[in-house]
Amino acid sequence: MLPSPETAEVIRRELLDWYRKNRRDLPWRKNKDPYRIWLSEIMLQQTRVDTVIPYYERFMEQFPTLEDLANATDDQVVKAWEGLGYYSRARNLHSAVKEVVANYGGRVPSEPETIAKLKGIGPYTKGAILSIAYDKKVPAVDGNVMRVFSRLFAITDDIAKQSTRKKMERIAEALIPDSAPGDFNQALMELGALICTPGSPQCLFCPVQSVCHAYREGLEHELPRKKKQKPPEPVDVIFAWLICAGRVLVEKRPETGLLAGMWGLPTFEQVPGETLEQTMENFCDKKGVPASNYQVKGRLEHIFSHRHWKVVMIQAEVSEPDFPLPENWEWVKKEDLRLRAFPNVYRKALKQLI
DNA sequence: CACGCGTGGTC
DNA sequence: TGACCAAGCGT
Repeated sequence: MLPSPETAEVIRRELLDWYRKNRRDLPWRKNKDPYRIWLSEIMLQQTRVDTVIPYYERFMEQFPTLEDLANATDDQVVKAWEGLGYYSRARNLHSAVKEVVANYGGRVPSEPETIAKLKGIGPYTKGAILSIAYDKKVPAVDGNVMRVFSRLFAITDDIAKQSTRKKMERIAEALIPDSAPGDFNQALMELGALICTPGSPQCLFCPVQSVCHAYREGLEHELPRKKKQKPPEPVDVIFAWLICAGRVLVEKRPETGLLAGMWGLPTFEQVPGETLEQTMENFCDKKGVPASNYQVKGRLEHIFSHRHWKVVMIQAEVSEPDFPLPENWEWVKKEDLRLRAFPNVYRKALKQLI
């Protein structure tokens, strides 16, 4: 199952040589500051390099050191993450950074067991930080590496499974060289990003083509095997645009679930069998909002990973602005809306409404 | 283990 | 153009 010592040596040599000639010049590769590496790894989770770069630059400018981030407010951190998605990453990172300052003297832990306790650091991120920042021989098996290994060794296991990642980690441990664990882990990922891509792998330019089982068998397009994900479930949703004298009502979403803790417009599902106006009116009644002049202001669709919101935006005028506000609701001046951290679905809505 | 969790790019 | 994807983690 594990590669032979000869194969392992070929992979090490060819991959490191290829990486040193072809590595991209990315902002988080300027030095080995563990904080810089850490931030990049969190931002890069399920997110493309090109998307991350501007966020990374701005974030580092705003919070240049781990201490700066630890001293920031939640609102500042989430605002800096606005539009990047998977917002629990920002909250977990902030919480973990504060813990590093409080409990580890501001030094990012270099022991696997210690760093793994930090929020938002799982098996992959642990290996990435330890190998890249501290040159520890720890596997960093992400989607790239699983794709590369699937093809190199013709592994047909479903890469969505936890057990498959563990198998890959055992292979990685057998391959990582003593001399340059960080470069080797990055070389594997870089190969997956630039050559051993999902759709049309560039096998003719691959530095490890000679030992690739999938290439030899012509299986590179069949691997890796992965279970299909379900399509997002459609949901009819209403955004309430509740206005009064240049101000609008916003709602802080629940701390768990979709867009947890983010600001948004008051949001609720349309009740089947009711008209839009009925559902809107019942919602306002339930919340105690004295609203009138209901009016459909527009529609939009937004697809999350597991939900497909079909949104109708309904405006109503609030006649008595001093009514008791529901929990987690606030009045905001329209020109101040941009100061809040809204996820993209609400930014799309606001663009239409303002 | 299976699922929830965002967004934008790609073909 | 809609499915698939991109440096995963928490529960």
